[in-house]
Amino acid sequence: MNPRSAERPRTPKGQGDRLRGEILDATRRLLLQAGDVAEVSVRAIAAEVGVTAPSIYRHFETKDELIFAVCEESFAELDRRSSAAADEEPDPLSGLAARGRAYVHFGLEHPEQYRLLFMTRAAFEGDDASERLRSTAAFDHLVHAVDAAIDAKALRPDLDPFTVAIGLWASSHGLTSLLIAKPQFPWPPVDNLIEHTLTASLAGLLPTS
Amino acid sequence: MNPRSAERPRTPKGQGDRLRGEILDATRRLLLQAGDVAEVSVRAIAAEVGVTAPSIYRHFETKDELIFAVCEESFAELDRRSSAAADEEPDPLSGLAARGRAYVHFGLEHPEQYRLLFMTRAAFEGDDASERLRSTAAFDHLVHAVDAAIDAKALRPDLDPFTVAIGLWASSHGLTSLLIAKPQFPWPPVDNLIEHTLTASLAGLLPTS
DNA sequence: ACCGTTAGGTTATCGCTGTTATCTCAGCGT
DNA sequence: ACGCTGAGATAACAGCGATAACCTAACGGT
Repeated sequence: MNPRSAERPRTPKGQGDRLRGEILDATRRLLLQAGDVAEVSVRAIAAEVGVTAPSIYRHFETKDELIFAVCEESFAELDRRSSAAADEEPDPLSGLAARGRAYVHFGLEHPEQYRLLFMTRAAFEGDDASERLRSTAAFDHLVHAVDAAIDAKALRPDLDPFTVAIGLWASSHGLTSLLIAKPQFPWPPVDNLIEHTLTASLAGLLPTS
Repeated sequence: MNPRSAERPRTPKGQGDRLRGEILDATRRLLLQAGDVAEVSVRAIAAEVGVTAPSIYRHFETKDELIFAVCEESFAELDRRSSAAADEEPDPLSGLAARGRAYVHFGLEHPEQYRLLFMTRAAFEGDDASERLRSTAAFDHLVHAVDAAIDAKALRPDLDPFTVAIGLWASSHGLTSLLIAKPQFPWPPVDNLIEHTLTASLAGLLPTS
């Protein structure tokens, strides 16, 4: 009956990071539910965790950093899943296609995180160089995969891997971001779209057939 | 000496729309300058015009509608410029390329409008069907151009114009939005990028060569 | 077994945002 | 001359991100 007993038990000293984890979980949940970072307030996150708003700031300097932390998790998984999908393919060319397929699917599964990472201007990467590094890690893997495909003569040898990688990125990202930004558009079945886009963006790069 | 004389002269009755135009101009200016709609407050717009914030609401129901009105202008010009660029080309294929070129250039010239129109979720088009119609007008022109190219045997005859148009849109939009969202990325010269992307996305669609 | 330190929370408050309700007052039609 | 109307101003609201000041329970050293 003591109201104290109903309250959140004070976390033991060493485990101060427990709340941090709960905040991240709650934020991820609310972000997916609301679908818009502007509608997820610090107060709402705090309430979801069962804590007052200023407590958030013990664990994250600003709201942006909290949101960024959530997106960063997603980004690491995006890289991991793209590479994993490519590794399961027998040849470099289908590996590139599998990479694109995984990329689009991942974006559609985490739309708000994808939007914040790839569809907003700079928000995060103002000065933090390490973020930019991590952010380009997945891209570097793509460049490497393109390079390998050229070496294996699966793509035309006169191509510049860096430029080609950007082109492939633009295709997959373009499709992903349009699907996210324009959900009301009369899209044909998504899987058909993905296959056409990937096929078309790779077809122009094949050795003279 | 009367402070009244220093104030904005009260607009004559009939010309209530004059302020509306000034508000749109000021908003467009601040949007381009700040580069982020979140940093352009209604109060700032009002101050730029020389008026108090609530007066804005005589002419626009909400801030979103004001922003949308600005973006809508841009969108009409995007459609117009794409079609104009295509009309200057001799054949359907280079017409499609010109269309893409104009599209990317336009996005880079109006980055925040482009971002709001194509890189944010739904914000505007919740219920307004007329907006969606106008928004897809440019896309319909693209579908028609693809159709014409297929008829002229400039593209493979087995292709579905609608799907192809989406693929081309995804490429151009993907490049545009990445350039806008990631200005710090070590991009190669933009014109090279555009040409490569357009060439690559069209090359896979040509008749069996 | 005590006690100062400190981690991990609280309450109160700030300045800013978009927005609304209310008031003022110039100019037109009668 | 008078009142209606429309275009602006003033005042105020709730909610936002963020900060300052404070409280208190748990731990470590003696």
